[in-house]
Amino acid sequence: MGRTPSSDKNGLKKGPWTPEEDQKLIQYIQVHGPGNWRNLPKNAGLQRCGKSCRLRWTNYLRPDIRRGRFSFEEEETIIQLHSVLGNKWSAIAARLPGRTDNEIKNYWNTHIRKRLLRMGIDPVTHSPRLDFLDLSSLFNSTQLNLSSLLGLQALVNPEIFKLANSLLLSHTHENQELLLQNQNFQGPELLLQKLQQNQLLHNQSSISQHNDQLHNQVSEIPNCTPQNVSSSSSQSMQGIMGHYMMNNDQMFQKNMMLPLQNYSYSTSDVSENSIIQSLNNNNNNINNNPNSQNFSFDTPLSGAEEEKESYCSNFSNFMKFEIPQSLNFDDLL
DNA sequence: AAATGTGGCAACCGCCTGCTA
DNA sequence: TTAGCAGGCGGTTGCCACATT
Repeated sequence: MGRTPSSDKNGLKKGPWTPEEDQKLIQYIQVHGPGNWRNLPKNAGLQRCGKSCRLRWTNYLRPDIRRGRFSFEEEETIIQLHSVLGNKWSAIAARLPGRTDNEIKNYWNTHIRKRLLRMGIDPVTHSPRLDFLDLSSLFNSTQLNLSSLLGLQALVNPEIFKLANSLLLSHTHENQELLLQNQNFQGPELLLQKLQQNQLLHNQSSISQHNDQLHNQVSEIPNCTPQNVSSSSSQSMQGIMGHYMMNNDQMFQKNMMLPLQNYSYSTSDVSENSIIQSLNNNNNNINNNPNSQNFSFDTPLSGAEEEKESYCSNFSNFMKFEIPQSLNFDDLL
């Protein structure tokens, strides 16, 4: 592992540590303690810079380091802490006894981050990625006015949402892969409910009128014929883009609905205090809100992949924000 | 069996912060 | 006030091991 052994301009060795070097460092620290890292290599008889010694000790040789796979609880804790702290690996590591910041950082980048991306979650903001929907390509490739489609005006119809969503998602292979991973989602009813709650749904005549307009707009889209646009909820699953429809509803629900209530903060523009307050509130809301169950995933336990199962379960808990008892967020501040 | 691709991770790099004189 | 230094930190690199073609 690591790098080819080499020396810098001062003759100090770089690259992977040998067992002999490790032994020298361990023995020295056992006797003298870490102390001054700059003088340590000379005193310990090592041709290394102090920084290299410190990293080797803190990331690998320290006796209290816990090695091996991350447990589910650790993984869950990392995700939750990262949603609060961001890339503060040392702060996260401080809450995971025996784990180093470097190890957590590596684990995040190689495992968790990729999983979140596959699920359409932005690992930085922990919010669903709108770019995942490839909105820009739709703007460029069609004449649809998405600002009106996506809830910014009164003429909002779930059918239109579905159409837009289907068009958006049908473009990218990545999306198709992701959609296939999530087979257990319900239809657009939740979205419909939310729209109704927000009084975005107006009278049926205006909806019908909008459908007609949309019908004409869709006819201008390559590979999409007007007859593919369904006009009733009962037909929606057999609408445009064939078999993607159901999956797209699932994806849309996940991307657009999940974050809004229970996951609406950003680590970049909100103070940690308010974030933590938000966490606590969200936790309460989930317990009290009868709709909150819609915001967690029913894990499709096919038994195929342990990792997948672990992640789905983890993700479910992640979205529920069940804070482990052992976590005291007051300590984070 | 060989070539190529990918994942995992130890180690390095460079910037930042806090301390001290 | 500021310059120098040590340590801390997050991002990145590069190698090895394993998987795939």
